[in-house]
Amino acid sequence: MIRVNCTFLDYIVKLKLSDSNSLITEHKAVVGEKIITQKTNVQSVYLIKDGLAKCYLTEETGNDFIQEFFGAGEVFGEIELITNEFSFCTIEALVPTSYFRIPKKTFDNLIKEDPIFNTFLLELLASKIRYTALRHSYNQSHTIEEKLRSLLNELPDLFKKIAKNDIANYLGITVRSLNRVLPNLNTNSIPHLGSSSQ
Amino acid sequence: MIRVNCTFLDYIVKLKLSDSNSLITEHKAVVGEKIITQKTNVQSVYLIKDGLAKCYLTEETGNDFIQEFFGAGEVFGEIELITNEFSFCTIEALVPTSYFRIPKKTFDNLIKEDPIFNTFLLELLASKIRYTALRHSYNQSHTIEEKLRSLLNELPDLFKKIAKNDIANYLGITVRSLNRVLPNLNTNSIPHLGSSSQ
DNA sequence: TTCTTTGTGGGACAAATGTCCTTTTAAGAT
DNA sequence: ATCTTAAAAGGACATTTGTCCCACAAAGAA
Repeated sequence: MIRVNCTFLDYIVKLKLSDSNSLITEHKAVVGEKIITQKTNVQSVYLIKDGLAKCYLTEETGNDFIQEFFGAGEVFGEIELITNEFSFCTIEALVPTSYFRIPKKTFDNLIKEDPIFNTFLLELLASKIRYTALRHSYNQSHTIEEKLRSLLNELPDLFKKIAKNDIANYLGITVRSLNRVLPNLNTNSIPHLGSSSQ
Repeated sequence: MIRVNCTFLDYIVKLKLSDSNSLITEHKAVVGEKIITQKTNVQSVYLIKDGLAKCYLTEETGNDFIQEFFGAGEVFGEIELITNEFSFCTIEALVPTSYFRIPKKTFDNLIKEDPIFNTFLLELLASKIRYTALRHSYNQSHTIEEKLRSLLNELPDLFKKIAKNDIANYLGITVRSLNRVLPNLNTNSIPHLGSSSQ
């Protein structure tokens, strides 16, 4: 649920070191800051260096649907640059987050001139598709309780890292529904939420 | 909901014409035939020339979740070749369908040697991500009735082209739930399902 | 024809989930 | 310290959706 891509991050760090013109720049986002805003123009590709951000779509109904959580090495903005359309999601820092910015021209150039970068990009896109398909399929045919167990299995300190509202928006449910199933999970793996500590 | 990609299809047809070694081959699938089967190895990229297929994942619960319907020009198998993993979905013909097959080696070669093909591939992957994100977000925050209206708006003869069970599996609901909302839609745009014709 | 079989539609009930609202707690701001 | 705001927890009820089952009609087999 928190996507990372360390090998790609390493590669970009290396690129930046040999980038005498400083085309790849580093920035910081404070908590709540939006690095990309839905329905706006995107000029660059971004890459999380360190921190955590949520990638979400806001529907006209006002509901937010969290597509994914991004950790170190995750890339965004590339879809918009490739399809040449406005951003379809918002990227917002959940903790103080540092990230790299690669201008469109540099990005286009890397695709053309750097086969390793191109391969990374293809792998990254393909992996996003695969991961998303598996996740949504799983979400469709499992109960909230099963989905939560699976999240906790992947990220035991889920509730320490991510606010309940965000977890609910990631699962496409309400916080009320989330709270309702939590007691059923107490029997195992959530010591800090166990009934004894309440 | 039925994805097509005509410019890419044209490009592949052109490629095939200049392909003296016949590396790109054409095939036919009968109704119900599986062109790719979930959890098996994939050796080639495929491309629908003509027809209609469903792309779905089967969960351990036995439920099928239809990811997308593929029409002319839609590509599949590319994710598996790029990520080098088993197929995560099944592609099954819903009508007699003809398709092209591009062997892995040819595919890899095109990526390296043909920048136009590479650009097509990037656009196609980016577009799949964008489309899927928008669809799942929409699905999470709208009622069955709204989702159905939106499908009918996009494809007025939905019920003529696609079995109810498949529509339900595409929306992640049961046929019972689908039937339940159908009467509410009669007031507009579904002449062939109107109460007068029953 | 008569008998299956299959697909379709829907009734009745159960289960899951959302809505609304209240209370409590925690965190931040001044 | 006090006030304000945001997050968390959960009760009560409404709504949505699923499950189970039955009735009916169409299609095919003998």
